[in-house]
Amino acid sequence: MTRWTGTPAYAQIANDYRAKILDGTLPAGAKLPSESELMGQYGVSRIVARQAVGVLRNEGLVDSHSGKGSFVRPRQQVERLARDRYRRRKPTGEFADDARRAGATADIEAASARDTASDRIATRLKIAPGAPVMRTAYRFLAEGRPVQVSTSYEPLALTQGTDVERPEEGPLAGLGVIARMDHIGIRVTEAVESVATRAPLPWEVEALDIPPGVHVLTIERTFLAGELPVETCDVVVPGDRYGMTYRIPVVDG
Amino acid sequence: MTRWTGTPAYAQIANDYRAKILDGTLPAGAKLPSESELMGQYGVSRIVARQAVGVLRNEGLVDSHSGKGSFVRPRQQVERLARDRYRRRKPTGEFADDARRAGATADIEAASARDTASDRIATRLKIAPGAPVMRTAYRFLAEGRPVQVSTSYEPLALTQGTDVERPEEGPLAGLGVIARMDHIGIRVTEAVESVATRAPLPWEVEALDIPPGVHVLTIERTFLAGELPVETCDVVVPGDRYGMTYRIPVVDG
DNA sequence: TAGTGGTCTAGACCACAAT
DNA sequence: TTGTGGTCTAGACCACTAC
Repeated sequence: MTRWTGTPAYAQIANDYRAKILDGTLPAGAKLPSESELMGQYGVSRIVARQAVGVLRNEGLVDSHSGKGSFVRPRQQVERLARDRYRRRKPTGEFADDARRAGATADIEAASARDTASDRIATRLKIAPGAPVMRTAYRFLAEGRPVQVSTSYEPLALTQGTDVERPEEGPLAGLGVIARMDHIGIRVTEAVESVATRAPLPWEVEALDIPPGVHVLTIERTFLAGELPVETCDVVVPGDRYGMTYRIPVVDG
Repeated sequence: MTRWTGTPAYAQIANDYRAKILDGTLPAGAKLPSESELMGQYGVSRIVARQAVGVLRNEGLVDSHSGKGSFVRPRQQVERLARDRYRRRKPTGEFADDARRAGATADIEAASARDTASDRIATRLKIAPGAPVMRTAYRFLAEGRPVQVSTSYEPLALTQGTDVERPEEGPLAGLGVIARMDHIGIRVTEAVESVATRAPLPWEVEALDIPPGVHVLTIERTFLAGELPVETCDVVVPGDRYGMTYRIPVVDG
């Protein structure tokens, strides 16, 4: 191919098709040229053609299917999960609310086990490293598709021996931290959430059915009763499908 | 190499070294085997060895330097930008505060231009598509390194003819939306921020000096005076260096 | 000079999908 | 059967880095 700059051939091909995808010339679902066609059009070897498509796949712009071809991935608009307030009296958890709002069925898998606090969790819960905690792993499904995995940690110093010791069991199963803590006389007053992003781990790719090139949003959430942390949770959602929305007050001073 | 499952060779090599990186066997800065060494150890061709390292590079776990080798990328802990409240009286913008808190010098580049509202911006500002807006492009640098790019939009219906028409000019230059709006009698009461993630665009890679395999966090922020949007802004930060922290109240009912 | 990663060619076999 | 992408081999030249 004609090399009009120092840019590698695969990058130029990727640039060409990225531009076509982003400006709408190639709309969602459109088929990219096959690797053979790219080889002919640009006069490059198959490896270079593949490399070009690979760049776009790694950017999450393209899906490739063996035997069919590569296609522009539909940019499903990200659903923005509103987190402007948590309600004290509410019969269901946040996730079921999100799903219902989107008109979807919701399923939750949960499993609890006693554990000891890692340094990271201990810091977040303001307890001693190694102190006993109840760890609960969740997987959330909407319309049968996995959409969120999370792991929560509660200090057993607070809940041991009560009937909310295990989040997924007992009379308040599935009601959320606020209601469960209320039940044992702890009044949750606020949550702090930290949002970040990274590449998914292999087990997250598996558990969330994440396509190549898609990263995850991670949310570290800690519920507080005044200054006292009562639960902290690591939430992972696919970054191509979900975003988080927050409301921030403007204060005087 | 021995194939004990249907997993491709490059994926198995990537899995091996991903595990070593994540469990600390290969700490930050450690050198991966060279491609030649991987070829020998696993009995594969160079392309397969390269592909394996490429997987890790695309996940942001590894940096490769021509002539030197591939190294475990230091997982610089993400700096969590606190966004629990905006203050009405404050002599500097949020960014300068963030930088000062991190002990870094801060520089801001800004350029304004009149524009018309796209459908997307019009919806966010609750104005008619095509209505006049002031568009301002920002680039923020900490310690001389670019760390944030953003583009803000203000309805000219609010600011035209006032001395805060251009955010980067006039007596209140650099003071932030809240102070500037206050100056023309508009009382900003809250902000709404939506956080999401995606692959960086080529110009963002350039402007933010983003390494391969790193995605960006995008924040759509809209300042409101009651129900009235007075400014909306698209913020882009490198996902390996910054996260966002929010505080959410628990309300009765 | 020797070793590294970056780019590229010219082949090959396979599983899968469409026809 | 044909075409697709997925995987892989065996080479090659280059620019960069360290010695």
